[in-house]
Amino acid sequence: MAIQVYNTLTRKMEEFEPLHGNRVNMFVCGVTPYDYTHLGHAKTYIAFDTIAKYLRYRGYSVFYIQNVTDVDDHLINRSKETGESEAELAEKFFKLFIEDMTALGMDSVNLYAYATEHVPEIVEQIEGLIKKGYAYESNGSVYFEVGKFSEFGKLSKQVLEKLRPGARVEVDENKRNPEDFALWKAEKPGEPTWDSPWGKGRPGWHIEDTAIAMAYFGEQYDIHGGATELIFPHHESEVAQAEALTGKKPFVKYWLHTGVLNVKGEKMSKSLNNFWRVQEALEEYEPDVLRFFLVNAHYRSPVDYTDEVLEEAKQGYERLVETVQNVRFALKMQAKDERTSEDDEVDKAVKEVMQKFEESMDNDFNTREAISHLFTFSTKVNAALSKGLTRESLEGVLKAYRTIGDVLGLFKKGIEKEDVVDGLMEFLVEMREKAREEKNFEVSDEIRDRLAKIGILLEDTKDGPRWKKR
RNA sequence: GCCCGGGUGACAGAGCGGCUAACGUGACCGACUGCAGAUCGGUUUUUUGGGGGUUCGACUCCCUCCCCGGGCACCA
Repeated sequence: MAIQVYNTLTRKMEEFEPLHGNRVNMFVCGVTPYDYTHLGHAKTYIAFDTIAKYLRYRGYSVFYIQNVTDVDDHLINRSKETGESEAELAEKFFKLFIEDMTALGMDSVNLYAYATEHVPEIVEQIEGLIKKGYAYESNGSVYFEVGKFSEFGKLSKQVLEKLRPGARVEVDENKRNPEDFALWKAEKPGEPTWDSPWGKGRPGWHIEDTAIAMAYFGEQYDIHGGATELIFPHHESEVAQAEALTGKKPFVKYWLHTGVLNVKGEKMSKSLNNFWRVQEALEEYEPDVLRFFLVNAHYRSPVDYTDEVLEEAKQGYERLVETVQNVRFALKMQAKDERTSEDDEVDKAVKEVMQKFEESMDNDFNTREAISHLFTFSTKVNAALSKGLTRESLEGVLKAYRTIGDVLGLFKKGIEKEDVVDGLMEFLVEMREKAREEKNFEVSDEIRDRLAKIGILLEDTKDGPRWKKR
């Protein structure tokens, strides 16, 4: 079965067939690094990180580019506030973005392409658009003439005439029509500029994406991702620019859009000032819990963020991690030599969970459903664990968690080996066991309580005591 | 006003033209335990926003109304 993806361009589920065999060219709208990354950004980037990981798992060779908008109004304004240059600000916040996202397990991007490093490509595209009659120069700026591109609106399903009422289009006497958008903005005092055939200036918002994408992918490519809020005008304008320039359609075969993160029913955003920085979130929750929270919803669904929902994610995720730790513990303490029917059951469950995981992910990357199979699997594993399993079965289970965990970006902590604290803990556990044998529960409980205070949980099981970091 | 989503149990949230409406969280009961924890088994509430239509059969498809969110030239 092939992968099915929901394409915003057609508003339908489609079979995923890349343009060039095994190669998948994927572009996702990156950040404008003028401020801290918040959970809303994370939702989108974690979604596409997971999608890239799954495509690679399925054998595709994915070339994943994220652009970095390191010149724009936000950066210029922020620079005026803080006195730092646009370049300094961009570097600082991009670095923080990478730190935050790395903490959340984003590591699938092949290339971060800076807008300012692609000015020649941008200029070349604009020249091409002027030559073809889709763009015009006016007082040092260049605008795309939307009315010339008859298919404008096909991605967002907008009709140009009906967009005008209520629209807050910037008034600009340099434009021929209010809906025209800037490809090149003429120099303004105090702003960073580059040379161009139209004098000094800087790129408009939409052009960097098409210039960068074409520089690396050619005139058409497979996947363009971003949040739904970007469909109009940003992605619509990209389609117009690219297809007007090359005449090749479609510019992008599959448009994928993530639902936004809401807070109390409203979009998390800087302008509403209801955002939660990734850094702040990381102070309260394990990175894995945050990632679990984000992938435990379908990427297209909007997600409402509340304390309750995050707490629920924490509980649920810990249950899965607990299972992984149960298996590791069993591997250490009580792996059996002889196979029993329990082993057959577990082996079957492993095959089943892998198959169902793929089915769910094939269905438009349905991570939510994939995770539901993981819960069912965990229940089966835990049940079988009490009866004992062979080393082979236990390792098979771990491998399933590792494989699925690698795609979803989870379970890194639960699966990796514990550190040198092991020896020390062994000693403490032994001492406590002695006390328990002597029914000296005062001492045994004190050891456990003190450990609990430093975040180590000690549990007595029928196969002996075990400990874990909270 | 226009375009796009969505309305399902206490909460969160999938799926499917007919099968017990998944999975999770919460609550409760039981097993296990010196206690705790983890785990397992079980219970818990939904005729799927209102109305109409298509169909032998609709939560699922169509129409209409109501409500919520996103976009309408800032934005992940």
